Amino acid sequence: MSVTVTLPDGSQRRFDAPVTVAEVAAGIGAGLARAALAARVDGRLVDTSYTIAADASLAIVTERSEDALEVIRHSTAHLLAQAVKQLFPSAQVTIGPVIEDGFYYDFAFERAFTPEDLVAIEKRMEELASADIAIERSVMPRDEAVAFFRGLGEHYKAEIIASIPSNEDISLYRQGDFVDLCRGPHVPSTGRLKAFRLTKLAGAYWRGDSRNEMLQRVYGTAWADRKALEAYLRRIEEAERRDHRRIGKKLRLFHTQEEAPGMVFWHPRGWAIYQAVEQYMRAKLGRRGYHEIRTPQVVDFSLWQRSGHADKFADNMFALKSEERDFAVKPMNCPCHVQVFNQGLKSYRDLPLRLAEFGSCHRNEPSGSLHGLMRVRGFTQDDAHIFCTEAQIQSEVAQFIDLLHEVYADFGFTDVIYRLSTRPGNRVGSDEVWDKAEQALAEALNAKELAWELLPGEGAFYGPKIEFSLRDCIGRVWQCGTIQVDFSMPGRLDAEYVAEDGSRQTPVMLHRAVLGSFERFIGILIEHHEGAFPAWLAPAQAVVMNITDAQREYALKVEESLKNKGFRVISDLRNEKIGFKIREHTLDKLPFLLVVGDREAETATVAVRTRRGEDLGAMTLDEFAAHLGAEVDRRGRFVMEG
RNA sequence: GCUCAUAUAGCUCAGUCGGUAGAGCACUUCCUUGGUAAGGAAGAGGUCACCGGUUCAAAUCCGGUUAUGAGCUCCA
Repeated sequence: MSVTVTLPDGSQRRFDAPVTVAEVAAGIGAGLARAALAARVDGRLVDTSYTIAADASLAIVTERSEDALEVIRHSTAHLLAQAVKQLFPSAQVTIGPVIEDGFYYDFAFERAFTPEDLVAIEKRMEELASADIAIERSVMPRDEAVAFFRGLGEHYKAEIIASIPSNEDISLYRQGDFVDLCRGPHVPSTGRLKAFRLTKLAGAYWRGDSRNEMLQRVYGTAWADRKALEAYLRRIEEAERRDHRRIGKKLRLFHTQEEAPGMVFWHPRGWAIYQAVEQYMRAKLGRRGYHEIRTPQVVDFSLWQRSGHADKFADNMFALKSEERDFAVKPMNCPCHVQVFNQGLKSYRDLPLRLAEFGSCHRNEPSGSLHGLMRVRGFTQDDAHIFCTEAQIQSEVAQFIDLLHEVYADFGFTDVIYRLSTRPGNRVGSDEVWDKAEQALAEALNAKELAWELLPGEGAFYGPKIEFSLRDCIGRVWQCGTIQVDFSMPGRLDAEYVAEDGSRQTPVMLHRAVLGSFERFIGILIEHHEGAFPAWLAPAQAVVMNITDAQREYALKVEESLKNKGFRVISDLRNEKIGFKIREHTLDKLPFLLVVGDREAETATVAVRTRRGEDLGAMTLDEFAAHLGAEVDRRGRFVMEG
């Protein structure tokens, strides 16, 4: 029986009998045979030992292929497992998948691994890689495989295999003394693994369930070559340099302390940024037909019971007892917004009604999940609820997406990721209503010709939602905005309006946020800009520095004059050398440094320097104000004009 | 909440074998009035996170608590 293999360039090769990928590669060239890590046969990723038995398309995977990293990382995970089994024979293997930038492997072991263990494991991995051990695939019936791993004392592995349908064969990979269950494919031998590093240790629950025992997880990264590994390690360092907690401390933006875990103490400079963001959002919302409101922080527990939140989230709410009455600090704004809607009988003419609140919320998040500004217990949402009819959903969603784009672009984010989550198994509302809502969301996205991802079953029990994530300048993705359709809460909390025909109807409620929470969004901004905020957001936009006491009065005049024009300006009149002051304010990342000496005082100018060290020369106050005004542009004018 | 680690001056961090605490920067005072990334001198500053234990003696060893960090779980 002959086999025809079609290569990516369209050329074909005929073989008289079934051939392995490795044999085909060797037939093409010795170099390719050496470089082959794996292959795609008819689109399926396979080992180089795979036998092609029928006509097929073939693409050899080498280090340069897109598929290479997947295979390399997977094989490196196995190398890790082999090293651990050699060093700690009583450790049991479980799973070792590939993740973004690397892999991990979970082991069941009687104690936690230590950093010293990690070093030893990595060293053993290097040795195993240098030994260039062949990696061989074999197949076994499922039940035989279960018995085989039980016999090895690998009970977790046996459990995993036992959950695979019994009629399926199991593929095993052997490298020297180590055998693991695996779908594959793998590199042909351990010598092909040249650039890896173990990165961290952590606990992780067996099967991801917090009721199960905790396993020891070892994380690692692996790349095609040393250069790529080093580039990755530099990227990690870059992210660490941008850490908002570090920068927040260095630039004196905010702090947290033990007495208020997960809550933020905003300092003047951080609060100035916060205010700039809030005032910008306030102006935006005002122009988009929203009405800003403010609702109470502490609300009787019964409201949370009626809204349904108490059932699910009681443990995560801050409860207060006062004069025998039970209250909760509000964990979300929506039930309160319904109370505002419910005051006075509403007409269909009032819809859509858009109620916005920079709503301060408190949730008692699990202690282990707190993280700087990114995950806090006290936070403020740029929240709003749109009360509308079913027919209005699509246009409201479309308008919201426009708003969100404008806002993200103004903050410097142009790469937005869209995800539509649809009905989960457990839900309220008829299928007919869900059909309409999901369709409305999808059509709103399609009308804007946006590429979006569908997450079936990921919607909330009360309605479908779109989630908006943005990508920062080093490629990290942050979920920020959301718009959610809610068929449940308006009815539960007795919201209604009078329709055209005089009947009472329940409105649909859209929950939406652009930034998500101010705290988190500012955390993202800090990391995105590495603390060097654009002028419209910078805590202080310019600093006036005198050279000697002789220009003290003039410097103060400059400060006052620019402040009167609406800019955030400070002055530094300390008895320090100008070089020292420039250094300090440059490190503080102030956008503009204004030096005033005798020359400037005499000519009524300022000498302008940027935080990047550019010398813009002497300018009159009006010239500088125009320059700064251009930097601040319309985004900042929202802030200044309200 | 779970696993592991960490907690020393305002900040960043040293502190060996258990013997009574140190640097740089910042701060205060004085000198210096200097033109684009650190002028000089002196001084002050610590219940070594908190509670308990072991010991003649604890920053150091042990237990607990709290917070923080890395993951896991969760996230209306």
